[in-house]
Amino acid sequence: MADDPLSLTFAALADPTRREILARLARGEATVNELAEPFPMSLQAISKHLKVLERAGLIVRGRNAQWRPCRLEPAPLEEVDRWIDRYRERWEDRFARLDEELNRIQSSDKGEKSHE
Amino acid sequence: MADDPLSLTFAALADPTRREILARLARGEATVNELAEPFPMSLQAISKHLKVLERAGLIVRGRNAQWRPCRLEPAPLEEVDRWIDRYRERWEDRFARLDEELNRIQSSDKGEKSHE
DNA sequence: TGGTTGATCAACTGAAAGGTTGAATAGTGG
DNA sequence: CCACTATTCAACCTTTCAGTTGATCAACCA
Repeated sequence: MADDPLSLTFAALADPTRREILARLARGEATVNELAEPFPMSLQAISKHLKVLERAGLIVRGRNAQWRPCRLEPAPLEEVDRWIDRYRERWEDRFARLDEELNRIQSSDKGEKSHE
Repeated sequence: MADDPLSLTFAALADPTRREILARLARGEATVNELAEPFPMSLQAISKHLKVLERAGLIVRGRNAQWRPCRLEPAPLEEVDRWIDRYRERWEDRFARLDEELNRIQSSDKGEKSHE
């Protein structure tokens, strides 16, 4: 897997368990045990998931006695948002374009193949 | 890898080659050969990348003679945008807090080192 | 001190990703 | 029909992922 920030972030988000962990952390800090509790897998597996999230910068981990509380770090999500921004007009325009296309097909005689 | 739509989309986006392909397609339809041209890898590898993008619903492929033109399909990106939306206030809050902090530092003017 | 709790490290496994090369398919045009 | 072009399929390889179990580390408490 590529190790540029955006790739790390997308890869980290490509797992439902990790997204659930983030959703949990959106409601506040939590320890590894607390995060692991809802999942039918070992603590070590969750620990690995947290490592992936940490490498992507999506969480930061503190140290409070023997607990390692996790906190959500939204900065990489902002990067994703910025990346996706260039495509936003595509879906916002989609209805407009569809209308346009429809009009063109209707007004011209035949449905020729579109060439840009 | 999980096969729910969001996981498929994030996984597809977690590769720079595939993101470049999407960027290319944002400028208009293209054939496999055209898409493969900038990359230092085989046509077959690109074909596999396209299959991943197609499975995620990020592209659709037509059939024009022996060419299979690819077109960008922004719908899954909109889903990502909606998913990320619940976290948007987190980073917007962060800037607000940062501003607040900055104001406090400026107004108090003690020359203390900032502690977060 | 020793025992318990919280979390990570290490080694292993099976499955999937991402690339390769070579063969096959499908459509075009002479 | 034949040759050529565009693309995919198939088999293989290497690396990474996501999980396991067992051992280890670190901090608290009795």
